[in-house]
Amino acid sequence: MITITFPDNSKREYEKGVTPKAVAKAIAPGLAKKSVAAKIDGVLTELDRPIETDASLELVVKGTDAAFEVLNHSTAHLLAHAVKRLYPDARFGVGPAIDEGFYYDIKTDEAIRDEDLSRIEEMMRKIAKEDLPIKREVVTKEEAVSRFSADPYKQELLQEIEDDEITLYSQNGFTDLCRGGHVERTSLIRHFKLLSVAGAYWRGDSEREMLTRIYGTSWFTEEKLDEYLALREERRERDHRKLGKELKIFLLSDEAGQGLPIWLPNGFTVRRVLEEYVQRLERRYGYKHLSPPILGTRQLYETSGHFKHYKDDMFPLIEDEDESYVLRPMACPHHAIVYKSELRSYRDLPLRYAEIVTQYRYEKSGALSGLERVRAMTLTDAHIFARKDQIKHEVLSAYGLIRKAINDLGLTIEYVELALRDADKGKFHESDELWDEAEKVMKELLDEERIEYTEMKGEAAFYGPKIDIQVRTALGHIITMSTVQLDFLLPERFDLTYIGEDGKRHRPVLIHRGLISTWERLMSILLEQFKGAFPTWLAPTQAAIIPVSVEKHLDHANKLQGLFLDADYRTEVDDREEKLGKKIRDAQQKKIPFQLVIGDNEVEENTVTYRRYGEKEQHTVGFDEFMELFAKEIAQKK
RNA sequence: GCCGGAAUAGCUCAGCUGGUAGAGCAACUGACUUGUAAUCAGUAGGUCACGGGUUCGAAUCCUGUUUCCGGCACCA
Repeated sequence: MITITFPDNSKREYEKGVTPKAVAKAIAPGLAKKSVAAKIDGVLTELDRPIETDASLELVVKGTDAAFEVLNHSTAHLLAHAVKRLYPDARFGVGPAIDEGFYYDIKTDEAIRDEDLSRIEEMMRKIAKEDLPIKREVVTKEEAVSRFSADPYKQELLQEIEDDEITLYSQNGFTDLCRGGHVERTSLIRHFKLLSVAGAYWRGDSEREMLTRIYGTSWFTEEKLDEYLALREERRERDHRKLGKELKIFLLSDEAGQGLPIWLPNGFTVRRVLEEYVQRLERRYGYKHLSPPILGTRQLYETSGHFKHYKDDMFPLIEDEDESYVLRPMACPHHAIVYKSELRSYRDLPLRYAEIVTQYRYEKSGALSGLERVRAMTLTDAHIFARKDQIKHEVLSAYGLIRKAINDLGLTIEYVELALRDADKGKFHESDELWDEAEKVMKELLDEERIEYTEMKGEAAFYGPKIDIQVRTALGHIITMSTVQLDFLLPERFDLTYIGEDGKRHRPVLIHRGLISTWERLMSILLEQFKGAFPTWLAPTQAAIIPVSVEKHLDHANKLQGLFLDADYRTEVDDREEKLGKKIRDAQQKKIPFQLVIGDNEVEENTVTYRRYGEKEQHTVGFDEFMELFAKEIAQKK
């Protein structure tokens, strides 16, 4: 007999060699039905794997992430099996389960294209119907090498496995090198869909060959699959490129240049509102704004070290007779120059310089994507020059500003990363003592403020540790929205100093503070977040004023617009000779937060009848009352 | 940059296996004078991304280039 321990710590005795499936059945038939795999001593495996010794057992049941992973992993094998039948020459790379499904990397002589997916999917369904058992076996490394002699990628993977025991999974005619666990039979794979083909470098290395990656997704029920496909559709609807075009937020034109977006009036209005908001916030936090030009000498970037390290990511030099110029890829060198332009005393610090700057980076063509990745990016960048004893206060203050801005934008901090250096100190700028001290201070302040963070060992910039603030977008992507980075190197390169209390020269620390990623990327995130329906404080047009009859009510509508203008609100009068229904519809499609209808009643009684975006109800209120409501709504940034 | 796909009117898209381009919306003109998600009629609009080729004939087939899309790599 052996003793099996369950997740709730209860123990039971079973015959030696009992399978998880049998255990599940013994507990409840329903449980067996729901189980797709098992974790024995924490290791994922199959339901029919005999348990030979005392062990802990957790049944992996449908509805859990682990079950989804098992199913998708098995579906990846099914995909590979189908491809092998259709393309006998296929060689296989890796085929894991991922967050929303699975993929398999495959090399075939004949290219696999989108239109081949349906045929591959059909073959998968056929194999699934054949109801093949999925069998685990353990072989020696030697045996495995000979079994996969035709598969160079598997060979390479095998070479790297230290263990001499290799597990293989087979389903009549197809065997894969795999750790497992899997579902019991191919017929349990039912509700799946192949989604796309893409290229992917073998082992993620751009120096190596490119395989064809097929993406797919697999679910336990047809409803779940449909739900997931609907979610993908919904994401397409939220795509900032689509919304940005519809709402005339920005323009990307190959005539104007690849990756060089033009902010259209609607988008620029939103951006200006945000810029003014951010600058006011920065002023409150003690920042001074400045504005250098977009060109700087090559020498400036030689001094900063950017030229040497990032030349390939910069636009080509602009050559003059005696000097070459760099299209500004970074803000910090200019800020260092400003720091150096005066003699600084310890009393002057911290000095906080901020600017709204358009930076130019020569991003690889394949990396460009809508507003998410561009070659001309505008950001609100700041650099704080501080004494070492001020690091804690300044990092905390920067974090406070970031938190406030992210909240006001209607976004949420998903998590915070603290990037530290690791044992491999060689790749980091030296000066151990300062590093250790800085890392300690950053940990302390995060702990004191009860800010949860994950330590990322070895992820620090070579010039100092940093805090990255991660935000989850409406489409589920995690992006680094803000960052606070300590820099011990740049002050040295520019030989920045201040006169201390002791009358001697000291080295300040530079803190880089990024706030909103870039305005371009932020716009893409906000478009997706709000699905194009900006809250009133941001909306390009905050209210559409719609006269019932152009002839009779236009004058009054124009008068109201004048009053809104005086109060600094953004409205537009729809003076087209169109039916009221049409004008309402158009205003709704433009996602304008308020529609104000002006007819005989409104003119006579100085009222407005308003309707909100996305709602059907209408409310008639006095004009002054509406102005109050409007002002309140804008102040609340809802 | 790499792999695969796509590019047709201002926008969204039709156009089968080669026979010389079409719809809806938008625009313009006119009529209607409007009370909460599309009033009606008419007009105009295209070197079918760009260059080369095959063919009696190319939006359609081949080829090069550009841009975009799905990914990979990259992202100070």
